[in-house]
Amino acid sequence: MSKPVSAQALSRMPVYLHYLKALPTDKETNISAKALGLKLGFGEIQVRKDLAAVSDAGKPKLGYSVSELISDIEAFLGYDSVNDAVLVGAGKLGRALLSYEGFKANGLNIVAAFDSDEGKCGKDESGKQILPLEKLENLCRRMKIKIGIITVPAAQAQQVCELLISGGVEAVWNFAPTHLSVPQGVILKNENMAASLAVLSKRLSDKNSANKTAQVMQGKGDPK
Amino acid sequence: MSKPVSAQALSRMPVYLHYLKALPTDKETNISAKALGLKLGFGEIQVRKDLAAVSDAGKPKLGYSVSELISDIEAFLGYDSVNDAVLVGAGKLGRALLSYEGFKANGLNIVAAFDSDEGKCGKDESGKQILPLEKLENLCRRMKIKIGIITVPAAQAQQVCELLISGGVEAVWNFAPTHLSVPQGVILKNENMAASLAVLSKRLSDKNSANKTAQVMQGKGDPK
DNA sequence: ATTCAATCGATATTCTATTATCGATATACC
DNA sequence: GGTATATCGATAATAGAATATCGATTGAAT
Ligand SMILES: NC(=O)c1ccc[n+]([C@@H]2O[C@H](COP(=O)([O-])OP(=O)(O)OC[C@H]3O[C@@H](n4cnc5c(N)ncnc54)[C@H](O)[C@@H]3O)[C@@H](O)[C@H]2O)c1
Ligand SMILES: NC(=O)c1ccc[n+]([C@@H]2O[C@H](COP(=O)([O-])OP(=O)(O)OC[C@H]3O[C@@H](n4cnc5c(N)ncnc54)[C@H](O)[C@@H]3O)[C@@H](O)[C@H]2O)c1
Repeated sequence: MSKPVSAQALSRMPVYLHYLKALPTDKETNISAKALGLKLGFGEIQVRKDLAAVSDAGKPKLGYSVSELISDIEAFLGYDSVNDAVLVGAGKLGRALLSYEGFKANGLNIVAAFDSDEGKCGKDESGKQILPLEKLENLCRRMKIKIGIITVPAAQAQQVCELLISGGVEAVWNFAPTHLSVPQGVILKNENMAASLAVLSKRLSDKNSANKTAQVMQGKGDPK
Repeated sequence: MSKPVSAQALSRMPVYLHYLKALPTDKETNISAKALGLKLGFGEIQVRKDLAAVSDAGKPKLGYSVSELISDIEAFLGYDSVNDAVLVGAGKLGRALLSYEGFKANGLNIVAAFDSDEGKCGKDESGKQILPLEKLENLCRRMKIKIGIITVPAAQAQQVCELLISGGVEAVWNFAPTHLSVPQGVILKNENMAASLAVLSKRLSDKNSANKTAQVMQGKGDPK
């Protein structure tokens, strides 16, 4: 177990995990790579390879034990122990993330939010604290917070990032559409919605312009 | 121009675009691949390759003409003509997206939202309409909407997706943490926050367990 | 006009990820 | 118990992406 895993295989792990956890417990206790791939839109070989890297719950003829697979993936991702995080920027996106229950399933617990606007401070709808920015550094240190989530406007993101790091944060999840520079050793993950949109938009325009020219050349041949 | 572009190069295009557009217009009118890469955290060769695929605004010794580059990237991404979209699920995340001004810069215009909860219908803070679900299909057809954004709970996502498609939508941007199946020809892009989190969380736990063992073996050698 | 330095773009190489092949293994059926 | 079949896991082949190399081009300096 724990062979090298590509970044993309890693990204697929939560997809497997989410699907497996949603499976009815009374039904089959095993599932095959083929069946999983079919449901999730991956090839069966890819599924096998991905799973082989994190688990040995697979048995020939039987497939994988669902429950073993779940705990293996969780252990691999580190979701068995909860990660505490803080969020900075309690605006529209920030508050949506703050109150999102789904992160629990990914081992993430947002303990509090911070905002420079005093008017936004107090309790959130979901019952989480929104605190003034001044308290950030101290709280992070005290609670040994390792993850910071940035949902402030792009212009403020770099300074907020530095503040988090000076509070001891080691990993930053950035939703602002800007490049952040972080010192060596700090992990940075950008959530880049514009990138997704670009892919979507390009594929769409390619498809539509292809239609125009391809009207005639028909018959692309469907898979299988 | 318009040579083959990898999916990942495509994802970087909005990053270049955003940075270039934020550049002060009075300053230098040209920029080199090296300078761009430094600012955005990419290698200079990658920058050159990416840009070569969509533009010929590069001149030896001078670098790229910023303004030409902007319009070339915009044209390539199809951002010169605006894409209309609808959003389904005016919950916390949905409303954050609905009122987000930043999508304009990516050529996306969300014309309206839909929700099955009549209580949520009416005008949004940002002035956009939230309409009952029944009106979706008709409005999409009438306005020839090509893009649908899904921000409903996972359990409802598939049925909403089918509704969008029956309204003529050709591309779906899905924020629900579930796999959607779409007919051939319909474009599907999942915005998978759990995947990002998995990468972040894994890197963090790798780093921390590495620290424990590596206390001694020091000296990784920093880049250059 | 000639040379120099910067920088691009094309091609080649290396690295990474996906997909295919094939032998091994566990169950079910006879 | 022996055989057939589904399915896994390891290894090999292919495809795709990032990076390095190098000649070509441009403007500036002499
Ligand atoms: N809303 C979206 O759907 C969406 C989508 C993609 C990206 N984003 C990005 O996410 C970020 C937040 O977007 P939003 O729509 O929530 O904006 P918003 O204006 O609603 O929220 C920003 C919040 O940050 C706070 N803030 C500003 N400077 C701060 C500082 N220095 N320290 C702490 N808090 C500070 C503001 O008081 C405000 O509450 C932006 O960078 C935006 O580009 C938003
Ligand atoms: N909130 C977040 O930060 C976040 C982060 C990642 C993913 N997501 C995903 O985004 C989706 C929405 O999350 P949310 O926090 O906004 O939830 P939410 O409960 O606030 O909003 C969901 C909305 O969808 C509406 N809805 C339900 N069924 C519908 C249907 N059949 N047709 C139309 N509308 C319907 C509800 O009335 C509600 O307004 C969920 O799938 C969630 O997992 C949310």
